[in-house]
Parts: sequence; structure tokens; C-alpha cells
Amino acid sequence: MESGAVRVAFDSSLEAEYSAAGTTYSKLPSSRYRGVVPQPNGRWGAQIYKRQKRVWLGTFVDEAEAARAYDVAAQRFRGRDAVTNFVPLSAEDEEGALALAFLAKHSKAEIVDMLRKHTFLDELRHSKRASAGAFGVSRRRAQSYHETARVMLFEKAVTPSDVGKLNRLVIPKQHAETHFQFWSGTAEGSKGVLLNFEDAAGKVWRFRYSYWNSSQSYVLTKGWIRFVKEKNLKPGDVIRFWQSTGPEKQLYIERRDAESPVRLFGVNISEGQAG
DNA sequence: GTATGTGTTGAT
DNA sequence: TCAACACATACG
Repeated sequence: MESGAVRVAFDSSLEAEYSAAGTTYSKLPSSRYRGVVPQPNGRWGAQIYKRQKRVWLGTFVDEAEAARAYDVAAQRFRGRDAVTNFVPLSAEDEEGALALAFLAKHSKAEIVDMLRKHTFLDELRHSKRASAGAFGVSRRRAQSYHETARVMLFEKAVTPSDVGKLNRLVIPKQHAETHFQFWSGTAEGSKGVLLNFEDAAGKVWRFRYSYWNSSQSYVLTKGWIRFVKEKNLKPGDVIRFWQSTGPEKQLYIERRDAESPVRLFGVNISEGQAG
């Protein structure tokens, strides 16, 4: 897709065109997202209609961020049958249930206000901390996954030996040295390092990441077989590795399903918006 | 001055 | 209900 650099250049050319003549307008790029409209300065507005009236949800630098704002409003305004840009919240999972509860206990006006001020995620986080305490849920768990911005690092179709009895997954060298570089130093020449990976359900898996001199390979060992069994991984299945974009650098692992969903409160992922 | 958000209209 | 377009006005 487009790189950030390309997008910025594109936007600034538009901006120049707009500001130069003051009243000379040119065609603005449409958004591929519902509820998102372009702004003359290259940013994106979000809006939703209710009772023949437009409700303005604010302006955003990121097109996808505007789309997520729309999704939040849509789900608050229209409930279960809201049409959304990304995967809608579900009461089936804990994260979704908490978010839905959060939506329900605030008025439409309050939600809109949060969106316009860009404080929605923060407020949701605070609310989650509170309910995590009340329900005895671990805070670590409550804050992970859904509202965390992530980028995909790489994926691999597992081989028969990856899912056999060897209790190891080979990380293609190129990917290991590109994405696990930070830990490679530790992995190489020593006993490796224990890394935590979180799966889509929020469960944390701990694997040893190390370098095998004998085969010149980077591998995940210790603990890997449990993941294979629980996920019922078969040869050819594709697993994906992700990492949060924040300072924590949390790692994620998940099997690629039929359609890997884009998370509502995560940054867009499957459409290549990384960095 | 620029950024934001409204007035308005035609399409779906 | 929706987005495109033009533009008024809020804002720093």
C-alpha cells in the first residue's frame, strides 16, 4: 500500500494547492472508510448521521483513526446492527464486553465529546483498570491486546517438523535478524532468552528464543509444543507475529484465520499501515 | 493565517 | 443515511 512518506508528500501537495490561492479548490481524495471525509488540509474528519442531522466526531491525522472513531460512535448510536469499518465489538470476549459496557454507561454526547477530544481510548483504559480491580482480573491482561496498537512483524507457514515432536519452531533467519534483532544478541552464543507472546485470547505464552549453532538457525523452543497442541497446529498453518508499537514492545502470536480481522481499537494491521 | 466543522445538495 | 463540495467561522 502507500508508505507514510508517500502519503505525507501527497497531502502536502494538496495542502499547497489549497492554501496557495485561498479560494482555489481541487478535488479531495475520498476515504475508503465509512463516516470519514477528507479535510482540505489533508486530515480526515469523522461524522455520523442521526435523525437527518450530522454529528461531527472530530478531525484526525490518520484516516483509519477517523474510521475507528466512526465505529465507536456507530456502535454507541446504533447498537448491535451498526455497520462498522472494522470488526465490531463483541460481548463474547471480555475485552469487547468491557468496551460495550463502557459505551452503554456514557451518553451519546459524552462519547462524541471523547472522540472529538481524542480521549476515548484513555477513558476506556481507565474504566478498564477500575473494573479489572472489581472483578479480580489481572491488570496486565485487561490492558493488552484490543486497544494496543500493533504491527505485524512476519508470518510463517509452519512445517511438519515445526509442529512435530521436536518442540521447536524455526524462525526464518531473515525474519529473526530483522524483527528479533533486539534479542538476537542474547540468543546467539548463549542459552537464549525467554520471550512472552500474547495470543488473540490474551493468553500469554512463554517460549525460549535461541540460536542453534549446529543448524545455524534461530528457534523457539521450550514451551512451543504446548502452543502447537492447544492451537492444534497442522503443517501449512500460518502463524503471525506481531509487536505493539508502544514502548513496551509486547510480542504477539496468533494463527492466521480465514480473515484476520482488523481490531477495532488496534491500529490497522492487515492493510499494511505499519510505520 | 490555518484548521475545523457547517450549510447544502445530490446520490444511494 | 451518506459523502462531496463550498465556505463561514473558530481558533491560536
